[in-house]
Order: sequence, then structure tokens, then C-alpha cells
Amino acid sequence: MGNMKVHQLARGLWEHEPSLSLGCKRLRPLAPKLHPSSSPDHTSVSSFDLKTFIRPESGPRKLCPSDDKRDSHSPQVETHPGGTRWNPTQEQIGILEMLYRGGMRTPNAQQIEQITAQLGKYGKIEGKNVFYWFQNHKARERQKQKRNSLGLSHSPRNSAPITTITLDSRGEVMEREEDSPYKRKCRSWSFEYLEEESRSSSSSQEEENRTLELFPLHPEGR
Amino acid sequence: MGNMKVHQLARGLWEHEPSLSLGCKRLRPLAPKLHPSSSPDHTSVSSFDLKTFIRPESGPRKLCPSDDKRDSHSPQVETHPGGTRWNPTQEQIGILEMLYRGGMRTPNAQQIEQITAQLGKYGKIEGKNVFYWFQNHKARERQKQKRNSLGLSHSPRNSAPITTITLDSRGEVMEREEDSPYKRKCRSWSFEYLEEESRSSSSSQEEENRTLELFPLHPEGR
DNA sequence: GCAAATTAATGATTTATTCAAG
DNA sequence: CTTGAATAAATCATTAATTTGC
Repeated sequence: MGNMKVHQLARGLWEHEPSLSLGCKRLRPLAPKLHPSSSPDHTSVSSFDLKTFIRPESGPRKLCPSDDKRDSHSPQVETHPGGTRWNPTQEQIGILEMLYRGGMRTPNAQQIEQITAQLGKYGKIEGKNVFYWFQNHKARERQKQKRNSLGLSHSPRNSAPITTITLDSRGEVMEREEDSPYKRKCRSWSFEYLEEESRSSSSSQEEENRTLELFPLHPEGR
Repeated sequence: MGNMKVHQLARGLWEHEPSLSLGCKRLRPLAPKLHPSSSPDHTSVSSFDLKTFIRPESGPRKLCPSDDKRDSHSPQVETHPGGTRWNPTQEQIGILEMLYRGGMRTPNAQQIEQITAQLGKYGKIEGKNVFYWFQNHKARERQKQKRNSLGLSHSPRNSAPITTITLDSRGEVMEREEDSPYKRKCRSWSFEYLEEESRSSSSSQEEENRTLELFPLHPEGR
């Protein structure tokens, strides 16, 4: 599966570029599906060129290049041949559930990073797996609850106070009650990546040291 | 297919409350997940400790400085330091629309990266903005179309073939018809750190208390 | 006992909906 | 009101547990 990267893109602060628009219209009357050829306008951005989009490094990479190592004594360890989906170990699930019970629902990127690092000790895992796990778990707990409440009508969904676990540098855990009824301020963001895209990280010794590859930040000024 | 068991390295039992999740059954309970092949000699997960979550230097996450941290947990959304949300310039919109008309709908990370780089020339922008733009534009074009089709009930554009622009490594552009109304091949994923986090400006602050609050949960239900 | 066939569980994506900035 | 941002719901896809036939 693809290679996943923790993107940490553009965070640099640029000066607000002298954008000469702002406030202007921004959306054209929907022109559903017209052939691009019929819309010569917009091209005012002359310098833009599709070609410039191409990076020398891009291009569809192959999966594990002819890995003939697939012999009989193939260990059951990792080996993401071409890319399979994450298959969590008991330990990983345990930790995740613990965190979930602790109140974590949508970890932000940093948290994901750390969780991933931890879980990586018990098996191969990537940040996105953690992210998805929380998404799915939350959603499925929700529907399970809904199903149950239907048949049981036990409304007390959460009699237990919701707590927030905070980790500080000393590793202490603090708990406090949730006070915000609704908050929408998650900072994690995700987007899909290439399909087959290499996974490359084949077998062998890439067990640890799995540094999150951060976005190949281009030397953009920041 | 080619792959079978993937990393089932260990199976230390980590019996925890079975209360939550797992065993989530719909109709008939399947046996709880057990990993048959096991590496019994694994260090128990008991070694897991929240403390280990704290990494001395999890990464130079820093963002635009300038944001004065309100408190450990801001009650409200963080005010973004430099600017709030992305405000696209005309050029940016133009390019994006061009790409959209060209057939691009859900660019992958690499494409996003490139697009972002390009658009960056015209104003501040981040990868996620590009991602969101396509998401939103697609969705909104769809609903507009739906609205219009209601009153017009015409489907002339159906005849127009949808083209997909593909960028290959050499920078060539290929077009082809879209053949599948539903295509699901993208995988991979990445996420990014958004604003906040930043905390003080330059380096150094990293040493001190790095508190990460594990996201609190809130009343679900909407 | 094994392995193909079934099916539940769940990882991974996409689509729809919602919230709020401007 | 428009639309960037974020989340939830729906869906697809793959894995693994279970069943079944030999």
C-alpha cells in the first residue's frame, strides 16, 4: 500500500503573496462538463504548464521489483509484498482500544505519529492505519450502539464521564472532564495517495528505524 | 493473493477488558481474533506505557510562530496565526478549474504536491487546500448539476466523453476516456499537521513540557 | 486433518453533510 | 450566501475465522 507519508507540508509562512484577487468572484457559473477546449479564458496564468508538474522522481513506481525471495521458508514476518492491508496484532489492538477508552477519538497528526511509533514495536504499521482505525472504530462503535439502543432503548449512552488523557513530557497522565459539547477543531488531515505506488519497504531489516517520511519538502522558502 | 499472513509476530496476550469493541458481531459471532501463528517469546505488551509515548523529539513540528498559546486546551478553535483559511487567488482558481475541467478529480499526493508547488507561485497555499478544493468542487458541481437537472431534465453532456489527464514521468500528458464510473484504486494516505502545534517560535521549546492531549471525545450524535 | 467455499470483521476510500470564516 | 475545512456515513475490498466436503 502505498507508501504513506506524514505530510507536513507547507507550513512555512509566506508573506501573503501579493495576491491580486481577493474578494473577487471565485467560482464560475457551473459549466458542468464542457470540453476544456472551449474555455480559453483562465489561461491567463500563462506560466502555468502541466509539464511543470512533473517531477523527475515521480512516475509510477513498481512494486517490489521481482522479488524472487518468495521461497518456502518465507517468514511470516512483515513482508508487504506489494501491499497488503494492515493487519493489527493483538498488542496493537489492545493499545488502540486503551486509547479509545481513554477518550481518544480523532488523534491529530502528532499523536498519530507517536502512536504509530509505539505500535510499530509490535508489528508493522503506518500512520494511516492508526488514523483509519480510529475512524472506523468510532463509526462502528456508534452504529453498534445505535443498534443496541434500538432493541434495548437503554438511553444512558454515556453515564461515565468523559475524560481526556493528557500526556506531558514526564509521562504523567492527567485526566479531566470533557467540557466542550461540540468541538470541531481537529487538525489531522488526510488525502489519498497513489495507488499501487510501491511499498518497496520489503523484507529485511527495516523493522525499526521507520522514520516517518515527511513530505519531501521542497526547498520552498519558509 | 500473493500475500498471505503478514506479520503475526507476536501474540502476547494482552487481555484487557473485552468490553469495548472487538467481537463486534453482526449476526453471528466469529471467534475472537486470535493469531494462530505466534511468537510466544514476545515481550508482553505490558511494557507499553504511556510514558513511552513521549518522544524527546518527535519532529520539528513547528509552524508559523506568532501564535500565542492560549492555554493547554483552548476552548475554542485556534486562531490561525498568519491567516485563517486559504483564500485562493484568481490564478489559483483558474489553474484548479482548468485541471478540473481537464478531468482531474481526486489528485493523489504526488499530484497535490506538484499542484501545490505551482499554485504556490501565486499565493500562499498548502496541499490540503488543493485536496479540499477538489473535494468540494466536485461535490458542489455535483449538487448544482443535480439541482439543474431537476428543472431541466436534460442530459446532453452525457455524450461528451470525460477525459482523464494523466501525467507520466516524462511530463507527457495523456488523455483517455474514463471508462469506469466507479473506480477505486487509490490507496495510500498521508496526513498533515495543521496549524497550531506551533507553540513558540524557533527551536528549543521542544525540550520542555510537551503536552499532548489525547483527543477528548464528545457526545456523538448529531 | 486439510483446503476450498462462506461469511463476518474490518481496513481503506469515497461521498455526503456539517460548521463556520469572510 | 459562498465556500474552505472537517467529520461522519456509506461503500468498497481484503483478510481471517468458520464451515463444509472430502
